[in-house]
Amino acid sequence: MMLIKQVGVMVNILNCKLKKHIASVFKSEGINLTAEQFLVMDTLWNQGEMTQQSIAYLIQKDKNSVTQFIDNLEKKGLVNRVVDSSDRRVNNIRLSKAGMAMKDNTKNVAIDVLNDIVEGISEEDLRTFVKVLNKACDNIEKLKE
Amino acid sequence: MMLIKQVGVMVNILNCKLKKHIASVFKSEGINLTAEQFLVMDTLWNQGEMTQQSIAYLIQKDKNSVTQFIDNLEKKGLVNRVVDSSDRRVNNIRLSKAGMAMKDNTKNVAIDVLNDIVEGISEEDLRTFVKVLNKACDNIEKLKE
DNA sequence: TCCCTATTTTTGCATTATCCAAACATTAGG
DNA sequence: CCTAATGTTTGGATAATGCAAAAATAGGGA
Repeated sequence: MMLIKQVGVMVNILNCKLKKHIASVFKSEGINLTAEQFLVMDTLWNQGEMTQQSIAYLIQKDKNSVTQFIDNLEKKGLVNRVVDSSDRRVNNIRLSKAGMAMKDNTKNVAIDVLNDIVEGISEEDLRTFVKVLNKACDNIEKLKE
Repeated sequence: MMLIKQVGVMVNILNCKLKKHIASVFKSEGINLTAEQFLVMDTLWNQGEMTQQSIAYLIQKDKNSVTQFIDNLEKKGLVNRVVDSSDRRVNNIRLSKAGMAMKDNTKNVAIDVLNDIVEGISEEDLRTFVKVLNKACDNIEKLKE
């Protein structure tokens, strides 16, 4: 019961601290991305060109948010919207040269940040942690139905 | 390595889903509070009257954010700012009658929501989960120094 | 071909959270 | 007293998110 309450509070707190910390490290490394923009870029680096909808699904944000993320990434010259040749409603989001160029460094910085943050946590606990994160998300999804 | 990346992504996703879900349940229960406003109210319900600074520390937000939270709660008539009698710089934040009145119902709704969300997760895993949340927060704090 | 509906994305508008820096009022120490 | 420190507010900015309506296009009948 005390434990349960911790969950709500601490997830909120960790998320804020995490975002703030990543923003600060990115800034000092000259990487101009918010946490959410990084999620999009990381998805594109891993999966290649894809539609806004697929991005929205993968990072679990709504379409309006993704539109804004892509707007901002496009302004920064990191991605381009390319109209799909077979369905002109669809935008394929493609990494620009600049977007590709920052991949390795940014990924390394992100991994380093996360490694620092999980310092001193056993692999087993980390595995449990991620398992619980996923389960909780699933539960919320099911509650919507 | 794959595991580590999950941490960053999933904490972000869970936090968003959690906030959204709580907002939706609160709305359908006629409770007019955002997740952050609830954190403040819950702190006041548990600890009684306290300064903005103590609230900021307990919910780990910065003072500007807390000023805004209190502004909004005051507009809703749930709390009052009471100037401290021994140090006039300090605002003591005091629950109003309306703020007290919603305590039991709101706490019950929040507990129910969280219980639904951790459905099917063992107490042991939950304990590990909270432990990791705390450790990760501590690590971030230490990285600042 | 034309119409209706569904799909993908954008737009406009609103709220909220968060940050920074500067201002303000008040207190406390030399 | 004067100065530095403290607790809070303000103004100005960016970002994430939500909702509803609009725009563009696709696809399936009639």
